[in-house]
Amino acid sequence: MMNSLPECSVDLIFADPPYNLQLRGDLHRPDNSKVDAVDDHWDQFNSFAAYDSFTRDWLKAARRLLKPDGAIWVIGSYHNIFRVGAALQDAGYWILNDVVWRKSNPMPNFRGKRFTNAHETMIWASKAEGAKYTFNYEALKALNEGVQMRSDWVLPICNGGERLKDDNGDKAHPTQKPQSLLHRVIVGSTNPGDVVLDPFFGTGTTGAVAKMLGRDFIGIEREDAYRKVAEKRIADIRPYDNSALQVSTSKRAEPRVPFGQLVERGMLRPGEMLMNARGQMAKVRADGTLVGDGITGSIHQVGAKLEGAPSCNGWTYWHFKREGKVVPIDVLRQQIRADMQ
Amino acid sequence: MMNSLPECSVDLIFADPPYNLQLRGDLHRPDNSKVDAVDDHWDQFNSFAAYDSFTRDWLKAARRLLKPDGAIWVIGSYHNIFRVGAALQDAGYWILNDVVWRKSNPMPNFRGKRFTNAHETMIWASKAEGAKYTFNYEALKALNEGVQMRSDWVLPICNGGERLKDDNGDKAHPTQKPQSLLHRVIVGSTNPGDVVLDPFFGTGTTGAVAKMLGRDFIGIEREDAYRKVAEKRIADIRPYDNSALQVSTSKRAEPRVPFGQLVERGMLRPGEMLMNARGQMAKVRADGTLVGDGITGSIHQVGAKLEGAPSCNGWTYWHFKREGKVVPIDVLRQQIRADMQ
DNA sequence: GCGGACGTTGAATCTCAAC
DNA sequence: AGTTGAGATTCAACGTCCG
Repeated sequence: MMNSLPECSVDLIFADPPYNLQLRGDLHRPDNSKVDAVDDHWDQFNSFAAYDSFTRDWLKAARRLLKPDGAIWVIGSYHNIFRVGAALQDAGYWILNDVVWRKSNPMPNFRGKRFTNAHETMIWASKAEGAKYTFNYEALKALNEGVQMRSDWVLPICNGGERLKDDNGDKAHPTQKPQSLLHRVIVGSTNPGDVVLDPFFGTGTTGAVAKMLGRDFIGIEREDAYRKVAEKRIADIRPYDNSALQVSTSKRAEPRVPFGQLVERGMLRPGEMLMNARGQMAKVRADGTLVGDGITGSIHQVGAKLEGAPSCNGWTYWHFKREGKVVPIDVLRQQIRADMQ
Repeated sequence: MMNSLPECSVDLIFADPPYNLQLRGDLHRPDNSKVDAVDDHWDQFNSFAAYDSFTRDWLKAARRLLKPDGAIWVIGSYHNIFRVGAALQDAGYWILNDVVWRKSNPMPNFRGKRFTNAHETMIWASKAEGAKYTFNYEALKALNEGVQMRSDWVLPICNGGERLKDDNGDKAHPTQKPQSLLHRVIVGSTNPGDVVLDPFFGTGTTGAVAKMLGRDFIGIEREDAYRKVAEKRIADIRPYDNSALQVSTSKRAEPRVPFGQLVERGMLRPGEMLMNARGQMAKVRADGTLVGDGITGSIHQVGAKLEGAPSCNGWTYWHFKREGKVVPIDVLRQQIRADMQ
């Protein structure tokens, strides 16, 4: 299926492949109830070599489908994630982060023989070293109460009303992922209108969240039963309003304003003096360069020289006087940007 | 060196191999200061293939040294851990858990281009599928406020007084690990008298903690400078009293607070004496239990026994001495809570 | 002696458009 | 494909200094 799609056509791939759990026999809880394990035929592989071969095949197909600036997320556990990670690197992907999903309510280890398996690992990778990729830094920072999002995410597992059930009331899929996880992945690494591919679609969590968030999606799923559940589920989803999909953006995304425009527009007069926090002065020239202390150049260059620093943001470094108050020149840039809208 | 040691002779291997970081160029903080990167020659490999070859060699040598019931821990980051994990599985080791060290104070991502790299991954594996291994379940549970220890551990990075400095006041090793991490590994997967091998000894954190905890150790380190620091460091270590090394082996009531973390973090030494308001004393043990007046148990249990009361808040009941002052242990809990936010 | 201000630092694969 | 230059970008823990 993947090989029948056009190359360089998707912005994001989210993949939740079989984990190759290699479970032996049944597991019972201390109260003697039996644990409903993942023993489906699609999780059976004869050897690590067979699993590796499967992994390398789909990763190769996935990479062909990715746009040059696209990215992939893969989720797994210790059973498979090391093989997946090595295969990703070998296929030419460039790992950007590994992210730990720390489950707030994991299943305990009933026998007391190991640690509670309380997390799963996701790998986030771009198509190649040096490739561009989408990262909505400010939006994720906003999701995290104003501090930079970390590589460990604390989220509950999927249960309650979100957990899809079949006609018998049993869970429709053994490893349904929480929507909160996909929400963070999709908000963080796509923009509205982007195309998201999930090659192990299952009951369609990726598609459901993509649709809610105004992203297009492609889902591939081999099992009829899962596909039917996914189709019904996604048909019931109503996308959020367009206005709700706008997220915080970084300053980098804002239009560039040359300092010279401030002079051209008469916001600063040639000959006017700017000052830094230490009270050092520089004179504005008609072409938008500064002169101060025998140094000539852009607002950034003169600031960097004065500080002996490798670089300097002149917009926040330099100040001017208006009605007795000292104001950073960045407020003038804000005015121009407001005018431009 | 490893191949010169007798086979099947060590109980535990802790390995902190080079991560193969592949850094390009310098990185500056927003305040223009330069990040002191890990650019040491020992972390340079020409390719993934070279790193894999190195990894498979030492993992093979390590497996020969392990007793049949021994275990290995390896720590790494996304740069190398997937290759290490796959090589472990290919070499015949059997992964028991992957454990995430969630750093309470990681270095941020200064350019806002990725997630804060806030964790490292450890892999815990036995020598082969079905092999026995040591797991002090109750001791770890006691260290974790009476609930089963999870696969994610929140611990601070190594800094402050614990961080070893050279004669210039610079850090003696760029990647020194915190003792709290080794404390948990060694208490959890060895018994007193066991032999611990660290084939990438560095400045000897593994040896220091092993010695404190009454385990024997072997350290291998190529760099003279690190070895010298390690030798001096370990010579200054005083092992805890034998009685403090006894850990819980039977079920007991659950304490409501993680007193054991005070020991792991070195805020209280195993063997240190606590006192109540009447001047009665109790000794702290390595797993966070107390022993005093013939009574053993949690801080709450021992307090309750001494008072003949049905219950007791050990946090306010017990006190310790610092610089001549008697302070309730609750102040240490406050510090940890502040760290964990 | 205490508290607040300020400076330093930690395993980091850390920019990007225009020329 | 390489170079240039604008200009965007950090969190928690410690240690020191000063009032």
